[in-house]
Amino acid sequence: MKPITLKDIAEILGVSVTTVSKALKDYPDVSKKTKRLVKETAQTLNYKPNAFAVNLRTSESKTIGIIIPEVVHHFFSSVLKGIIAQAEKKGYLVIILQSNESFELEKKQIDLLLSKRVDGILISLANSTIHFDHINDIINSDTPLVLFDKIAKVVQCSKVIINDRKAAYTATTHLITSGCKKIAHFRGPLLPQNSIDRFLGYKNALLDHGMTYDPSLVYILNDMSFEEGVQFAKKLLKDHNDVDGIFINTDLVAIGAISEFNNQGIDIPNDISIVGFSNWFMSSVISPTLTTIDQPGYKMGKVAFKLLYKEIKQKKQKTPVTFKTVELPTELIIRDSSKTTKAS
Amino acid sequence: MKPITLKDIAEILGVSVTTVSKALKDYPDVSKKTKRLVKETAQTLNYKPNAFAVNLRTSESKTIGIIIPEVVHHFFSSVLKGIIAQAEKKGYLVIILQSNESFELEKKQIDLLLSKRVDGILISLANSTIHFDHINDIINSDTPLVLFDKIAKVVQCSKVIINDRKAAYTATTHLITSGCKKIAHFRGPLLPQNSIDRFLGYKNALLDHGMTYDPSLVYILNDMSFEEGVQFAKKLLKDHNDVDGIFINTDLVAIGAISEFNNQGIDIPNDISIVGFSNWFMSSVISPTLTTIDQPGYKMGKVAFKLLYKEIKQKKQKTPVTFKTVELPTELIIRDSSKTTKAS
DNA sequence: CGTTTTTGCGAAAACGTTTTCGTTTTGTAA
DNA sequence: TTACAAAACGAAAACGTTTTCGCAAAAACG
Repeated sequence: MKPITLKDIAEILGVSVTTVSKALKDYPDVSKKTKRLVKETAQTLNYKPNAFAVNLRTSESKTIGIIIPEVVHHFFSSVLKGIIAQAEKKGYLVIILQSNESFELEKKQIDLLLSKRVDGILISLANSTIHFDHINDIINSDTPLVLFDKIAKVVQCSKVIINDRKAAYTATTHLITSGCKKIAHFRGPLLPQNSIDRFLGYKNALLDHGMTYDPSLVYILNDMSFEEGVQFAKKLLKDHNDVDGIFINTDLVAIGAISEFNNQGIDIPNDISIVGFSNWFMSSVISPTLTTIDQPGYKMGKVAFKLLYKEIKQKKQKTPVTFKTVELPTELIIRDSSKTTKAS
Repeated sequence: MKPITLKDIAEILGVSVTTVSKALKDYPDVSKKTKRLVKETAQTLNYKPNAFAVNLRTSESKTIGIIIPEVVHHFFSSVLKGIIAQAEKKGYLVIILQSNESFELEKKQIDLLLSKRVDGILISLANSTIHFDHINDIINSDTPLVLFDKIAKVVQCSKVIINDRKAAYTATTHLITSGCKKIAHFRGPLLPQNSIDRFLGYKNALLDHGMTYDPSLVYILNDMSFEEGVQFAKKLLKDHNDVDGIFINTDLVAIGAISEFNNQGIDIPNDISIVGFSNWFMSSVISPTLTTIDQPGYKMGKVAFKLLYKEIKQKKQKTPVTFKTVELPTELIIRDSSKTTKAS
């Protein structure tokens, strides 16, 4: 009942373990006849190399780790899917961990992955991550690392991102050109770069189009939930009931806001236009359907793995590792929550 | 730059590797003084045991594998989250693979996991899985296995499920008691047990309440997508324009149907009541909100891991493994897509 | 002080593979 | 035949840990 080992095959065939190993890996110094013999018996005995031994000997596990803030999340699960798909093609398995947006957990997860000696690590940082010692631990341990989506510019490694500022600029400009005169912004927490960049895109779009930037129209949310969308929609109506457009940091919040506006009998997009961010599937099926920025999660996952794979290979060949930052294009998806043409 | 090993510590302290190893694991035959010394130097040198060597020696990897049909899916990602959370508590890492509902892929994934020698495997079967040789391979390889949600009754292992038949019965009964007279059913493919059980629950509810079961009211879908929801809603209206209730196999399809009914100006729930299945988050935010059956994904993940963990432990202690099937309770969530009281 | 028990430590095997390097065998040419 | 090159194979070390078992020194006992 014990699993077959090289030794078993060797004893059966009356050759050495060395020869069996070499035969299976097509070394040139094994005769065709023995190769055939070895391969045949390996086949019939259903020999599977002991991964533990191979790992130890080659000091690689053909496994990578990924840390994301949240698994139950359309964007992140799409990225995850992209990573898995690409990793599988190259014979890599993927260990998944989630940080729950917690800095402390993120640290622990990284420790875990490093102690498991994964061949590489992919991370989308938690919102609460402001120090990067634990990230640098990865780099110092000589483990290839790629950051995606929520990155830290200051960390020296490959990254794959979207241009949040540009996308937000496009979204806000869309509101402006479709006739909105007073545009609010629901933004994320102060820390992560994404929130900052999206906010800046919003602000620049206003200024570039000769509109005044009014800080009181910018609302800072915390957990970016559906409930917060509802709550801040209410608040906005109380503070500024003449707002006719909102650019919202993420679709989930936008959907909360839409829900509240619907309840209050406010006409979207005629009273208020709304643009979200991310293009969750949900956004295409609510009513009205949500204009948003498509964020290519699946592709981001694929690209992130490709970068990581390149680094893993470079490390193995002891060629110098080159860092690269890939910026993926986003797209404005115009739906029913915003007006398509200039209204007067 | 090489990672610290036991040998390094041993040489520094002038003791043997054996003693170092024992000291770190608190063996009783090491003096308190040496233990302290060893632990201190291990600490300062930031010693991390080489996982590959430990794996080989102990022949366990503290890693489990999970195969689900689809990662970007509210229910499955919830299960995944539950598994990860529970696994982490016990010091296990999780390798994630997805079958894309393909039998062939499922086979390959299992092969992969077995050759990586994971300590246990969790699977929710693909819809297209009808033979179970590959599943039995797992059992024969003596790897603990737990099936969840989409299971095969014929496979001898632990399982965690919901009572699909009962839940469907409850859902359909709700439609009946709220006054629906002609109730259709959008069901899933013929194969998976879930589809069958939900269909049977629907049928039994009808019969038990003195209604006639009309096979032409049962529609068999394939990929259970939003688009199919739209498409079959159209079809239903053509075939039976006097239907006043539908029990739909899954929320996503229900949302597609709702979208189509909304477009056609059909009043939900007054013209047609709809009950879905799964309680995706989305269902609580569309309009009208969807009455559905809550399927406890997160909890299912937790329970599934707990069962697996028990088996892993039993295997290690060479006590006989006991199989168990846990049935998780579901709940009818009444929202706006169905009438709450009997209408006349 | 001699004997037994306890305490502390280490040598060595084992896990299964990969790879280097040396050795044997075969084949070829003189 | 000898000499030499090429082809085929194997011994052994290495990866780093865990654990069994034996042995010495120290402590306890009479």
